[in-house]
Amino acid sequence: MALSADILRGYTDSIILKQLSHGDNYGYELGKQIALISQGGLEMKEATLYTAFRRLEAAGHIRSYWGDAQAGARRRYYAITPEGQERLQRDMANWQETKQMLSLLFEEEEK
Amino acid sequence: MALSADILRGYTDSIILKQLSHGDNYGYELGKQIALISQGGLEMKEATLYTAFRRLEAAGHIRSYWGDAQAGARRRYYAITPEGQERLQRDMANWQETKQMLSLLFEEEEK
DNA sequence: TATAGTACCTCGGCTGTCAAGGTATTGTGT
DNA sequence: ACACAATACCTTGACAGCCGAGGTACTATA
Repeated sequence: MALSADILRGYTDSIILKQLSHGDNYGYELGKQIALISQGGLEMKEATLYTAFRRLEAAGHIRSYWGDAQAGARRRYYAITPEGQERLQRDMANWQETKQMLSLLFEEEEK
Repeated sequence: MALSADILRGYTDSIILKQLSHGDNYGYELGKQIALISQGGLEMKEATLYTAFRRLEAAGHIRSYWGDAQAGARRRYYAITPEGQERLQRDMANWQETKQMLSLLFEEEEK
């Protein structure tokens, strides 16, 4: 049913960092990977993705390099930095709290 | 530790609807109630709150009326409408999906 | 030779959050 | 009597993130 990524605003960066923690990747592939893992639930738009890459790189949480493609379109690969790893750890802890808080405020409570 | 409400963007309206589903309430009190229930984790700012009220009322998800206060400052009460109830049901279902999706994308997986 | 796919990117509009400011009333301490 | 905090409402303007729309360039396929 393809949820809007706007609902997850603030976690776009975290999701990217998480995927990069499995290994370097390039934008186009990363987008498809996210759609795949979420079973189509999250389609991160290209504009959103590239905005996030700029943001993350400016913050020093990722770095990028051009792949040496002799065939096919050139690819820019992204890698998570140590700072990015720390950020990811914080984000994951944060998410647990957020989840609990939303449960308190927002889910059905027992009778 | 007071998480930023920006993380929850898109669920502000839902949280308000949920609280109103317990009974009519007015803005100031609702804000304090949310802080209380979330154990201080979510402090919805007044500007955010009132913006949301306008939005929800324009959408027909809540309606408002002035309380007849003979003492104290005047209060504008808000009530959830049938449309708001439906919206709330959808939002809660949506949240379950979102939560699962973020688990897939974002939490630690088994080795 | 045209179309679809890969792969990159930017711009501008839209929406939600919130700091900062405002008004008016009531209760409390000195 | 007077200041101050608390209650209770509200608006404005800046800012940030999402994404539709558009663009470039190359490769594979029908």
